[in-house]
Amino acid sequence: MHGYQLSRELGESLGGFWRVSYGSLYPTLGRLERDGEVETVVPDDSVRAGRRKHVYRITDKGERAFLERLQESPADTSSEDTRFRIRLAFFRYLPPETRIRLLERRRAFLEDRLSTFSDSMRTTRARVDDYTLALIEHGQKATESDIAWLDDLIAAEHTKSRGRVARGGRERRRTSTLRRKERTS
Amino acid sequence: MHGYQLSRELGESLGGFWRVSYGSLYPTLGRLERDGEVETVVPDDSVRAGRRKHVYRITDKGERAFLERLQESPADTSSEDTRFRIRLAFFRYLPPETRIRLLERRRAFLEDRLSTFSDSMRTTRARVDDYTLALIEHGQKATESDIAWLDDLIAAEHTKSRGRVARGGRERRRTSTLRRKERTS
DNA sequence: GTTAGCATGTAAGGAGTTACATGATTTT
DNA sequence: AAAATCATGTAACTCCTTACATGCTAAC
Repeated sequence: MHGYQLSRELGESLGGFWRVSYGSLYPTLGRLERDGEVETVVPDDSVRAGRRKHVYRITDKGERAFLERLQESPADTSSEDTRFRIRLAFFRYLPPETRIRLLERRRAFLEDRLSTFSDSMRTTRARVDDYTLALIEHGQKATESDIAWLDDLIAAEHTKSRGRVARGGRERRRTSTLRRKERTS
Repeated sequence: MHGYQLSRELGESLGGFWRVSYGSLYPTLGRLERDGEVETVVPDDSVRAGRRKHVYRITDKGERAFLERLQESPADTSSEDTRFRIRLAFFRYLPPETRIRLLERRRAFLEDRLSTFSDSMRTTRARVDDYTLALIEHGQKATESDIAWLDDLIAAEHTKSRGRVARGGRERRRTSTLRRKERTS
């Protein structure tokens, strides 16, 4: 695929959640090629003069790097929501166990956010105005809805695995167990 | 207030939605003082040597700039969600008409996002995998919930205004009217 | 008197955007 | 042949974060 095409298809498959800018895309493609993570499929020999489409293909090294990057969890908490969406859009390339691990990591993150809300309500209850209160309450509801959605995804993933594993002994965990409070501090 | 205190209280009143880093806060406070938007209340004459608390107060100029900035709508679409939350946390400083204008602008933005989802579903329906589908569907639901919440806030704002205005003629708009499809392209 | 938390700052640098500039191809 | 759109690239710049460095103040 070439850069322009990549930009459009990426935008589509993320349902408008994210769009890469060309000033970011092309330098990145250049870097990836320098690092041997992508390679040029059709070199410029087809047409000599001027600019031409650069069609890239991912290499084995690039594929390994891609799978690692999909699992990275950077400290940056502010971009976590978008990051998770991007991750999910590429979930089909991950093995089921890894998917479940990432879904549960996300779930723990949201539980943590929930308890942050509770803390806010407890410690600042009186001196918070109506707007901030509405903000926090709606944030709580939205986060709870996100968690319920994640639970669905996790359950679906378990169903798929179970179908494949038939009846392996270590499949005891139920959804209700996941709902427990054991947050990863 | 001084920087450190500002950082803590800001974090609280936003319910953990946003936190300013010191490497961003102190240079900004310095700039604001240079520009005459804040002024030092207690100059360093109370204690001579070393570092001391810098207590700032907002100036009239700063207050005007603040109110303008609260209404700014930059092109940057990715940070809009966080920006709106920050805006809302300071809503009490805005006049009711301005609040309603901002709430409706936000509503139009979310309606636009909704129709982006619909477009995604229509144009890419077949070649989208389960995860992307789940992503888009959940995004739709979450956005609809956000819009319903905004409608509540808008209605509450109208109720407040109505109470103050008593019975001025031009108060015909109902919530159902707001729900119509007329998006600001 | 020393640890923990309060308080302020700066230097380096990452990540990405905007605006600009160029040229190729397709459509009207 | 003009206009639109496809396609690539770069330079400047903005915004922010991390890591570091310093010193004050209260608590144990």
